[in-house]
Amino acid sequence: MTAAPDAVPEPPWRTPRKAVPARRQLSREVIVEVALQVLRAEGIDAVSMRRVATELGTGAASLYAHIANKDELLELVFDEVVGEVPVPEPDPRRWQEQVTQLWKDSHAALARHGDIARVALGTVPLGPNALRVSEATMALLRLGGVPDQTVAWAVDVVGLFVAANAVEGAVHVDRQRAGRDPRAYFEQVGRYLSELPADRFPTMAALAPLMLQGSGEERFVFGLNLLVEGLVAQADRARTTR
Amino acid sequence: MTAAPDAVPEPPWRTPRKAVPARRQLSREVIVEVALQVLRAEGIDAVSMRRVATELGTGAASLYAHIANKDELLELVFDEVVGEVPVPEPDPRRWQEQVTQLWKDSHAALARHGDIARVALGTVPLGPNALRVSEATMALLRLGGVPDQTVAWAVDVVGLFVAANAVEGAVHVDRQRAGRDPRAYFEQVGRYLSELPADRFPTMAALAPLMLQGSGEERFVFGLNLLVEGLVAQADRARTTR
DNA sequence: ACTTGACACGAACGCCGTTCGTTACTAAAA
DNA sequence: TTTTAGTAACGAACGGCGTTCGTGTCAAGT
Repeated sequence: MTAAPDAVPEPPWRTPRKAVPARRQLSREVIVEVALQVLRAEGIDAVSMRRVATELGTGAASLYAHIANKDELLELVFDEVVGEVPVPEPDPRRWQEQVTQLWKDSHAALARHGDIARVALGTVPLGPNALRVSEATMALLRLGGVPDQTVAWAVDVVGLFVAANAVEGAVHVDRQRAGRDPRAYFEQVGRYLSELPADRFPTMAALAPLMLQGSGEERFVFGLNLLVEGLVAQADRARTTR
Repeated sequence: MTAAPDAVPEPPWRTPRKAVPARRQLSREVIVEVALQVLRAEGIDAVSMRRVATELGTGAASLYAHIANKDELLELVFDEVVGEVPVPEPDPRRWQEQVTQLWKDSHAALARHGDIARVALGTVPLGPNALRVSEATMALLRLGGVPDQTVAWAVDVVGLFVAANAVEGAVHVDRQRAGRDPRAYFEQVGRYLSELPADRFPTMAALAPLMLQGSGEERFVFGLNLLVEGLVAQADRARTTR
């Protein structure tokens, strides 16, 4: 507030210097956390860079000092979600039950977070939590005598199945979120299937009610059980030929 | 070109009436066909309303007279792709081989068209071609003695698996298209996995080379065989208890 | 000729991911 | 203490998206 000895008044045609608010500090953790909150509340379509930045009281460009791009953000969020998956203490007598439960828990964690599982389609999930879950999965399969090559592929393939089912379920949640009744959609589909010309689509017309039966979760468990049954058969065969 | 009797000259400050080119005629079929071409050449990200319209020599808004929205366009394109799937003449002695081949052919058709399979995640594919393939699938499963409820769910669940694998494969094609070498990506992943701390990730570190083994197609067939094995087991059990 | 409904289409809306250039801040070096 | 260098913060803008609105054109029916 001390005037310089040789200070001259500012010319009146100059724009006064804009008051700049204190810069807030960001971090990757904070960004991921807020993105996760938006995801939980409104689904993945709401997770834009601008939206996350707005929730943080800043601009989208500020996020780029901490994350490379949106893909990276989604990967980080995905791994955070996988962090909710509990991992069991391996028990050789219950490996089958345990690995099935681990896959169910993975599905449940993903299903709770809209279609974040889309992130897992096409990339190898390599975050710390994804690695933790994969390691536990593989250890259980190996414990059960599943051959190594089968273990290595099963983690990939069943993981893909888990993710696909989570995405599938999420689409219906999003539909509800958008004010559209999923039940109405399924009723519509059922009606359509039932009314298909029986001469061209006899099986579909006949089985239409069964196709509408059961929740997405039940279908997931059904498919998972098929996969596990196949894995068990491979383990048994490996023991027989050994 | 006949001047009106009381015609007065046009004031010179008026903009001359713009020459309007002949209106081109559009149709849903043409729009879908062009979208499919763009998809094949450049992947699904290139399929925007503007892009399709540009290829047709018009504006994006013109497409909305024939299709409700982009989702509908993609569904129509999806069904066109499924139209490439050949359907076998059912043979009771070879139902297992035939239904497996039908799923493989479905995967192949989708895999040839980038990640159009994303469309099948979350909606029930109900276009004429999808119905055709579903009917054939269900008829084969039923032929093999698979219980009806299992048939009804298997079409859904295995179809989802087929689509997920097609999406997964497509992501790597897109990566290549974007100038990034998928092989380099996998090498990087392999190196990372091999170098994981063996005390925390013993199984992953040990099996890393096996995880990189095999193509996406091989993994798909591996997983499909697990599913089919499970279905066969259910058919056998149904016969035993009948 | 006039009316009506459907199609064609430009302009614009609201949104997106990202880059570029500028400013602010802080730690290290001079 | 001042200067320098590097990094974080952030507004403006770029190029793009899906879609709607309003206007004009066209063809069929009255």
